[in-house]
Amino acid sequence: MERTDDLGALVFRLGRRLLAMEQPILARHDLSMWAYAVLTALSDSPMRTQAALAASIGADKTRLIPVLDELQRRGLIDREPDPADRRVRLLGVTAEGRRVHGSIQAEIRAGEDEILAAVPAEDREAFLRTVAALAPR
Amino acid sequence: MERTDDLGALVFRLGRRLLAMEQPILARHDLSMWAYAVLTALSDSPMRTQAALAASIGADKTRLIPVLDELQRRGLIDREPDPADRRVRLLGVTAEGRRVHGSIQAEIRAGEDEILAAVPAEDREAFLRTVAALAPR
DNA sequence: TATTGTTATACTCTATAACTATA
DNA sequence: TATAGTTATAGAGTATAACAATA
Repeated sequence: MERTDDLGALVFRLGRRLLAMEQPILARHDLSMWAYAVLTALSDSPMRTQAALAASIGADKTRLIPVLDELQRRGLIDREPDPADRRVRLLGVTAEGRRVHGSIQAEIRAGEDEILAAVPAEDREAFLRTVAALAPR
Repeated sequence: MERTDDLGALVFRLGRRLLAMEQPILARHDLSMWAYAVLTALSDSPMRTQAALAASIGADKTRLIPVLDELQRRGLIDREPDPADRRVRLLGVTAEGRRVHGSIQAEIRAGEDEILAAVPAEDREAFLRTVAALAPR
């Protein structure tokens, strides 16, 4: 298949399109993209350190701190010192956090489905399979 | 197909992976990603205004100026006032600019092929077709 | 008065390094 | 002395608004 545009440029533009779709949804729930990423990661499984969480979502540990402060303040995550080693913070999502995450994710999935509706079902399957295979982590 | 990760997150991560692959290539040629994007756009077709160029690559017109200054200084682009309307700058790529762009693009394509080699040929075709269809512009 | 390009400025995002508290 | 987390700071990237030149 002869390619006219670089794959990087295409992926970059698609990423921007998806972000533009997500932005109003996140804004409505008053959450940043990173806050949503944290909720996604912690909904998947709790973590024992902030550094591990940062690594798992590809963020710097220092720029996660205000995000965690805010999520904790709003009661969306649990964050408490490990009694066994009080340097580390045990992290998890609260029931309310899981609820908020679920409702945002449902809206985002609907937006994605709308975008994906433009391509034939077979291509869509192969596309999703391939993106998942090529994306790190 | 049930999706575990959000499509946005997958595309974001793949974009970062592609950028990481491209970065050393661009650095070797001492060009920024935006400079390369400008060369790509102008290689495709010359443009009559900087604003049109900025819009075509999804950049702000003000942040393109230092990029154009540098590309012009290095003789990779032509940039001259239109005699018919001296407010506008006619933009085009020079022979040297086309040569540089071609050699960078070849390296980037090779890197992309290496990444794409991990997926079966049928999926690859559908994937490329779909990314191109979903990416704006 | 409107438009193109430019400059100056401010703002956001991000990373680096220094600091604290625990071990 | 090493590690987890935090704070302070600086740097890059980006956008906003004011400005100059031309129409």
